Amino acid sequence: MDQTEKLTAAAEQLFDRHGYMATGMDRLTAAAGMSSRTLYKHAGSKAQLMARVLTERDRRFMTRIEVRRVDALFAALEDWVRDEGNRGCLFLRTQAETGGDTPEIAEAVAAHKTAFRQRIAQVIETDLGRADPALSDQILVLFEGATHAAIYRGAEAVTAARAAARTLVEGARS
Amino acid sequence: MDQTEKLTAAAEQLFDRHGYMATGMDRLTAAAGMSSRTLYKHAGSKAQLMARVLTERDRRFMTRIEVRRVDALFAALEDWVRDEGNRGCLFLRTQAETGGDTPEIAEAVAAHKTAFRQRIAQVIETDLGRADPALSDQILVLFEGATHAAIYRGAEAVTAARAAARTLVEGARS
DNA sequence: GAAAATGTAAAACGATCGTTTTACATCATC
DNA sequence: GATGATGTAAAACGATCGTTTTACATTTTC
Repeated sequence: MDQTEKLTAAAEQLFDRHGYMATGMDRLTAAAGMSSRTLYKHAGSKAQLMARVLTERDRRFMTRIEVRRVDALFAALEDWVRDEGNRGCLFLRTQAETGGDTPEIAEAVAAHKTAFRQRIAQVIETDLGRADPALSDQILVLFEGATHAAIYRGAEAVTAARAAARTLVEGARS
Repeated sequence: MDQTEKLTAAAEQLFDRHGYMATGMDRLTAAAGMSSRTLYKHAGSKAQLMARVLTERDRRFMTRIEVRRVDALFAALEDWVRDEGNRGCLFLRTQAETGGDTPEIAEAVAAHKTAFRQRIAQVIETDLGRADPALSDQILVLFEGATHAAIYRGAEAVTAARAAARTLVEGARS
């Protein structure tokens, strides 16, 4: 694991668990185990580091939802929440916390959400045998909802979303 | 409108639109049109102000969803998004940005989400004629999902959630 | 009409912010 | 064995952070 990876991983953890306001560069250098000089060589700036964290997280998340059935989408979310915990969608949190005013961050968020939406449409086409844009929107809402309701409702929120998705997909199948 | 209300309203706007990191006390005094001495007299501290903003927002939001049908719940969300814009659930954003480490904020968030969940269960009981905890969980997820998907999908997300809710409620009715 | 309350304007508090720099150590590579 | 590249440790940068204080004005209240 090279320095850039070490830094990005440490930054993702701190940003996600404690927020951006509470995560200063001193805490980042300590967590990444490097001097601030090295940190800035690899990160450029705090905003660039935030954007890089999102890009890396997108890569990991998109790999996790490489599935062929809608139900597996929610199973993957269950796994994600179990493995990494859940404090809401870091992409939306970052977008909100920067007011959409940081171009590199806005771009990383937009790219992720576009890819996420396309993946869902793709899974539905595979599962259903045909494209269904209306159902895709509904499944997207359920996934987003499960992610955020799980913050305070726990795994039950994902279970509920999964059950709702099953009902909606069955309805679309007939 | 007294000073405390003026301050709380200005703070809610700035926190919501620009995030907590970017909203310093100087911007707050300017927006609220008062000296920092007066601000601190009414706010106590930034954390207390954040908590007060949430309590006030909960009051306004809960009034908006005083409805008797599930469909009206989503109609109310459509209105809210149209009137106030939408950058995600400010309660969850605040909880995440503080890492859950600020007691007064964690309490305000927990109180809001408990009330929100109870309201949904209540609406479903009124609409359906009987309690349905499983359906309540699903509608909660849809509402939470519409709120967050609307950030990047706009009103279409709320429309999709509304349609999904109709399907699920109809399924539960028979 | 004194007194208490409530406000403003502005300076100052020490701490911390994100970032850069200085000085020095390792370490491959030609 | 000189030369870059890559690293550390630590001081310093000016700016800004959240917060308090000083000095003074206005309004409300008994």
